[in-house]
Amino acid sequence: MGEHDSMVANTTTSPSVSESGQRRSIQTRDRLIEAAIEMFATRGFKASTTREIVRAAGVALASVPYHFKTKEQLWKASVDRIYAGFNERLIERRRMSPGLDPRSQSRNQLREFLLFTVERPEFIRLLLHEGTADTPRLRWFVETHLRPQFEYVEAEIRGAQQSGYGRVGRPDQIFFMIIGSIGLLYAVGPAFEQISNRSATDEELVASHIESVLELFYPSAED
Amino acid sequence: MGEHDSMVANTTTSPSVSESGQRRSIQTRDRLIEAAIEMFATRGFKASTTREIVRAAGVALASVPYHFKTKEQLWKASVDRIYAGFNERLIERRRMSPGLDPRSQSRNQLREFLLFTVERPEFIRLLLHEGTADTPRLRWFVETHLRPQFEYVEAEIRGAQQSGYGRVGRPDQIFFMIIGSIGLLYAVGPAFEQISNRSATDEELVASHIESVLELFYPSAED
DNA sequence: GTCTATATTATGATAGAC
DNA sequence: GTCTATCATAATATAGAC
Repeated sequence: MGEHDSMVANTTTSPSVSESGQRRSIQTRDRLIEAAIEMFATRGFKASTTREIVRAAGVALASVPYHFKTKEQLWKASVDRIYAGFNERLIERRRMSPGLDPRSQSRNQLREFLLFTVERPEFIRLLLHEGTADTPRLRWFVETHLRPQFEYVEAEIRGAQQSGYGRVGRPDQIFFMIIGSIGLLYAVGPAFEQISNRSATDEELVASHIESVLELFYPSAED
Repeated sequence: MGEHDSMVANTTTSPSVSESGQRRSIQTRDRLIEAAIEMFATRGFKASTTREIVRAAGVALASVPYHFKTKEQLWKASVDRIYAGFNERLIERRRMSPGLDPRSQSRNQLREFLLFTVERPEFIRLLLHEGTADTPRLRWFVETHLRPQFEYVEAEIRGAQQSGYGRVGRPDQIFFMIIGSIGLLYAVGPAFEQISNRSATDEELVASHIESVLELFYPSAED
């Protein structure tokens, strides 16, 4: 994880800190991360201001440098948080249906990815805002989160292709095609909603989207 | 078009302006727009600074408020410029092959959209950066450019569905799925390149991407 | 039409009281 | 650990010379 974790470890081992003080500290940290995710995802790193983040979190301005040292470390903690949530979700999903055949597993994971994106569009938005320029932040993002995710999906894609039920094509391209065809709609949800005059998270629409996506990437199958 | 055009009309009719002065003025405006497209597309509106734009354009800071009144008007002019280029390209393409059957037309347009995005990823990037929040800028973007584009594509999708060669599903969802599966890869090109270790504009990769996309949206056909 | 210089506002990070 | 107050810098937009 990020460099900020060392600070927390430090605080926890400090003998002068009371139990309730610890809880308050963790709560402040938590609120900052949640507010930061929302802000960074909707506006991008530079356009987000620490002032607005602390206002949304209900804490003081100086709590950002205290808990995270810099705005950039807060951003990293935010990305870590979102990806942790997604990975937990995937693991949980796999645990719930252990004996499933690979094809149904793959379909389930696509569905889970879509549903997670509906709940937390920030997941994709963070990538969109950072991915347009080759910055140190993007390099960290890719090496820490996107590449591991890709390597996992790549194995699935190759397996599906070898078994004959997956789309042909380069795994790296398919990876981005999947993210794009699933995630863009929710990432630019405000644009979609203005076009379609309906909420992007409308259950009926989401169900229809799942159907389309599965038909696209795992065609000719009865669900 | 934007409000800025009235200023140009004003300048052009002014009798005190010399021919070469006019040319210089247009050139300054042009350079500003081109530099602005690049900057706004890679960083988003707020994170882009007029200082960096004028530096890239090689003109003075005050030429922005002079030619466009505000940074926001410069942004609108930039979006107008990109979409004008894309629409010209589509019209040109259609003119080059007038007697084609609807299915081949649709395939050609998908291909053209992809190729334009390869050349000008700013096209998609501008949408990504603006689409994550419901702002006055997004409303202008959707009503001025995205909705007309959608209505055109929607008609194509419905036609294809009725003729039996198009994917089933809601046109609004398919619209965003097409943009996502084609455009994301190039919009976040720096991320793709770090993952795949190859240039996103590599001809072989682009050809492979076109094949995958056509197979995805107009399946089971020999090109 | 274009430039330099500047007014005004905002930002990230820090200092120091409690 | 958290707060208020502040520093130093950078931003957009304007003024006025040429």
